[in-house]
Amino acid sequence: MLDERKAAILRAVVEEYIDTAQPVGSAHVVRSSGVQVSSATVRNDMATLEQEGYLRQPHTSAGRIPTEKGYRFFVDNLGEPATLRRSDAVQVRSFFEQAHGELERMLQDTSRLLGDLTSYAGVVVGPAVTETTIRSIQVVGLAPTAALVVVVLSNGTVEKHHLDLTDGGPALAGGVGEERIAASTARLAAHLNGSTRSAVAAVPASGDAVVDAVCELAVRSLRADGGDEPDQVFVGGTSRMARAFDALETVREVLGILEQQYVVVTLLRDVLDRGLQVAIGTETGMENLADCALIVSPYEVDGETAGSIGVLGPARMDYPQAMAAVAVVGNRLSRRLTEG
Amino acid sequence: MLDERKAAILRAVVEEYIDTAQPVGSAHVVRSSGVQVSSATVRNDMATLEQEGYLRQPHTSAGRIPTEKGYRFFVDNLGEPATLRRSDAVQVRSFFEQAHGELERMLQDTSRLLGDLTSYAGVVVGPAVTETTIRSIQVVGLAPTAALVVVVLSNGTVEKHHLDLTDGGPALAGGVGEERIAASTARLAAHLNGSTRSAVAAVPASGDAVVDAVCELAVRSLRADGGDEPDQVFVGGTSRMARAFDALETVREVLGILEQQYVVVTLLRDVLDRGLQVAIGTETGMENLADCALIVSPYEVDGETAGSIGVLGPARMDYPQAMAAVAVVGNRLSRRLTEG
DNA sequence: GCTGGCACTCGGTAGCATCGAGTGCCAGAG
DNA sequence: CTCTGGCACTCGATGCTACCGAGTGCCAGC
Repeated sequence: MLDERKAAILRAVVEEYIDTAQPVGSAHVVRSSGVQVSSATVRNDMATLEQEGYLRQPHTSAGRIPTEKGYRFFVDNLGEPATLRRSDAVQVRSFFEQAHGELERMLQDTSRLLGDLTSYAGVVVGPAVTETTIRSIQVVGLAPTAALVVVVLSNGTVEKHHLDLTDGGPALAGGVGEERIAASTARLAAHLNGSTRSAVAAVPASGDAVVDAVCELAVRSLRADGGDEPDQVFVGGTSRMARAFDALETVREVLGILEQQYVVVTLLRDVLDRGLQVAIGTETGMENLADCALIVSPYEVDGETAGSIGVLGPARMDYPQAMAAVAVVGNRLSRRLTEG
Repeated sequence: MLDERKAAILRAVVEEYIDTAQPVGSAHVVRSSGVQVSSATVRNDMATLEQEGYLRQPHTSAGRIPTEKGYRFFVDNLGEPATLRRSDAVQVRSFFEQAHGELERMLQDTSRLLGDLTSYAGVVVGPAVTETTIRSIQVVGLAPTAALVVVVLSNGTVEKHHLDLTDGGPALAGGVGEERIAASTARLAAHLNGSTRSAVAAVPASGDAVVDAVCELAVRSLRADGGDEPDQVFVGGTSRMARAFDALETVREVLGILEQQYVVVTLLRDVLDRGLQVAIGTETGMENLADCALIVSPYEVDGETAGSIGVLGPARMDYPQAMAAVAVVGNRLSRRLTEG
């Protein structure tokens, strides 16, 4: 463990480096940390901190920069939990008061909100589809040989699947009339309402071959399209994120990662699974994110964990600020989604 | 108009500059253009081309770079229409054969496809909502005081709107039962099916105060949320785009623009309205895109223009290649959406 | 254990010479 | 009139040197 002065020095280095992106020298620390010792003493302590892995020197005779371990210590022990700037708090509140429309759009906007608040990239992973239950299911005829299955899930999402009735075998060769569609809807609703989305059971035979064939198609489409459908990912604020890095190559890599929805979902899930709220550098588990840090938080609907939000920025990010933003937005989002 | 040799020289400069991003000198032109004259002659012609505004010199004693006018001439008169590389054609075909699932996901994937094909940013603007007609409308009860209106539109989109039944005045104070929901659905369907999305008329009174109140709420939500809802925008391939620029600042600006859905919609629409297929630099109408070029194409559903796709890249983009990609994807997408 | 002092390091900047890709122009040939 | 070879000139890029200064490590003394 670090003694008090070393901790104060480490904090000063981290805070100043976050602010300026320049290596921090002992004189700066003396000026900004409040410790009442000479720069020589600070130098000695900084050498120790370097040996112990909290700091490093880009080159001999330059100032010090925090290492991953240094940031970690800062986050765990030194960062005083910040509250949002007043103006940001207002922005968050009014955002969730005005939020309306479809879930997807709201989540997309939330990712942008996170980006705005933090100046990094905001990420929102949509409610996991596997845990939800079916609240309503309906078949809508579009044409004699085409229909749509519309499923309303307990998390408020609406899924739709196109059915090509010509795939339904001989029973459907002649097209399907209104009343058979209605009968199929009733049958599907009776058997599937309330069951979980991931475990859609087959609907038993009814005696009407046409209805059975439609139900069969519907169930099949739900299974094929739904079970393994990746969770939706929304990313906002990439241009602000680009402002936080000064190497074009890094920006490219981060953009590349944010484009791969599956990777993003896995990334957030992994970090949360390891019980982390903040993942710094290699803690993210991704090589390309060595210079980055990720702040994550789950959000809830009706008291159950539904999805996650996060912020991806440079390792030298303003942790207290960003953590506050993620926490507040997560809470507000949970509340908003729960009350409907 | 340019004589033949000057045109050949201009083409050589444009092609080489697109390839190398380096100013092109007269010697290079002689080597690559096929014109059988000395470099001195080429120099004279290049000086003329510069006076006429097709080329410019970054500094005295450097090679020449195409101007906006130069690119424009190249696109209009010199670029031989390319066909897709064989492997790309295969990729497009198999993409549209495998495309499935919801419209939104497909459009998102299409934007990514465009990005992959061209190495620039792919943009897809969803089918305009105002022109579509309502194919089916349904009210789904979620709770005694909450319901969902689900609307299926002729373009295959599904809209959903939350209704807070406590907003419905005294008639709904006691909650709404199953059968009243069903009656509302029937009433809405009878009056609204077939009408255009943008012109949703009020449903006349039925005598049942509860049903009328629900219908009223539903109609109101359709009007409020739908009429001015901006078209959806999908962007893919931003990381590849970042690779095409070498100035971090440019990347940031382009990212910033691509994040603003409304701006992107307007941008594509404006360019198409001016009858352009390619907008270079200031032709885009946006200052920040001075170093960029945009290729656009509308796509159709059932023979009617439904939305647009495009590619945004550097002004020194591979026009023939990118134009071919946009054209092919536009056609395929139209076909795919039309056949359903 | 802390401090002032001091020698040392090394990245960054400025100045300067050099190189070379490229230009403009001109006089002469076709 | 057009093209060409030749030539002087420009100017960014590259490399070298010198120097500055922020910063370090270490040591002797309080």
